[in-house]
Amino acid sequence: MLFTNPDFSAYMEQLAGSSQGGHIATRQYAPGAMLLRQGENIHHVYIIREGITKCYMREENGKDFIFEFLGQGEVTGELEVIRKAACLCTIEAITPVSAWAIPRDLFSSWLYKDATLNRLVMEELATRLAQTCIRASYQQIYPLEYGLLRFLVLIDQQQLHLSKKDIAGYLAISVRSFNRTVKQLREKKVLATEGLQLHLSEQQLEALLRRFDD
Amino acid sequence: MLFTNPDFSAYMEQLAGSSQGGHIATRQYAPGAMLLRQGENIHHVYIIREGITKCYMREENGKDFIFEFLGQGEVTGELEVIRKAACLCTIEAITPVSAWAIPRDLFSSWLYKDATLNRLVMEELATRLAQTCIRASYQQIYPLEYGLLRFLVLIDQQQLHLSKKDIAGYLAISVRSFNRTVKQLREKKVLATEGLQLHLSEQQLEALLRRFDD
DNA sequence: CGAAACGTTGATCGTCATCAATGACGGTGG
DNA sequence: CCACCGTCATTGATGACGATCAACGTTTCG
Repeated sequence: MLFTNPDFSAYMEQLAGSSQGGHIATRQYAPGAMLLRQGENIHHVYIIREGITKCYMREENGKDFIFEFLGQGEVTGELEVIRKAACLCTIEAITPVSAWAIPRDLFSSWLYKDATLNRLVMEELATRLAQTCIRASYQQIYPLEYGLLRFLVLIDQQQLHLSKKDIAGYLAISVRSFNRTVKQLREKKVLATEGLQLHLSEQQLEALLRRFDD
Repeated sequence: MLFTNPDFSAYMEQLAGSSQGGHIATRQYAPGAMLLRQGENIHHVYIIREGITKCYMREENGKDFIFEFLGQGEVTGELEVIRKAACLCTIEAITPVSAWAIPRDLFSSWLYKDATLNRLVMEELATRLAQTCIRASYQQIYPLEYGLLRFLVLIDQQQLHLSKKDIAGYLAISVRSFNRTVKQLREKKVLATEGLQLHLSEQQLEALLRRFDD
């Protein structure tokens, strides 16, 4: 979902103000602008300073699958540097974004020299891998309605505003299908008739989710 | 799919023979035995020396989802040490397995002191994250038949023998559904009438996969 | 004792019904 | 023009039930 990493963010503030700061640029992106493009080689690693991006992969049939939304303190491009590979997904701003940019080779050398950076990246990778596994599992195993519900809970908690297109992309469905499923949830009185607010208490929600377990 | 990591394996051989070797035990597991159990706390990090394990998560409804098969040189339990969290998935031997065991705290301290180990783990996490993303995407977006085909190609290439139950678990379906889909592929002359061998040339296969792109 | 007969078990598949999810087309309303 | 939704048809995927068959061990009878 929306990942953030305050520790990483704080460390970058510190780095940018240090003697190394000269190597770190700050760049601005308008919504829709891309920080990285799937399949291309990267030149910089970016750490989000402000704003939200989406991280998605486009399949050969043109359908997009959004892995996560990245907010403050999230790093991107690190996978590619570590693996010395082309860009896995596209990173696109969905709000105005400002990001620190570290040249590829510099990041690569810091990564194994700067103990703090090393640990931050290691923990970040571990967290993402765990989250990705958890989601891949339940999205495979439970029906769409279940996945949508869980997602709406998160949106609610984080007070996040996302376009329908992006929500649909996260669930790997079309906007049409998304609308349909929302309507079904409204008919079941799970969602408010307007907007995407949940209409349930904590317990009701848990009971509802558990009902998918047969 | 079946991951292996020869570099990690080689490094473990070396470590086990060094002055640190005393801390590293070797354990044996029969097929069906578990190295780690989902939800439990871990006490050791394991590196597979020989044999194959499956790494899977069980959802509340009792269905299993297999993430990957781990072979020689693959590490497990590292995520939990890095994140200081309970076990994400169960790791179960599917052939006789022998594994190096490193006590949790020891691994934890080596991880940020031993540069080689650090790099091996970092690269391993990066690779797994990338692979997991790639798979999550296409398994979400394409129909079952597509996923099965891609999986059979890999089995073929790696000369791997897996039980039907495990193949089904990887695809997140029941054995019944697996059998059904196999039958459909046989009727389309894509698979041999016996076994799971592909019956196509490289080009035919590519053409077939591309046909899913509309 | 040994061979035929029997019963149990698990794997597979035909069939049917059902649910989940999508695609297409057209209408409505801002 | 675009976002949204009603409707209908269709595809994708599953679950339930029952028949079949092979494997295996045990019993029974000559």
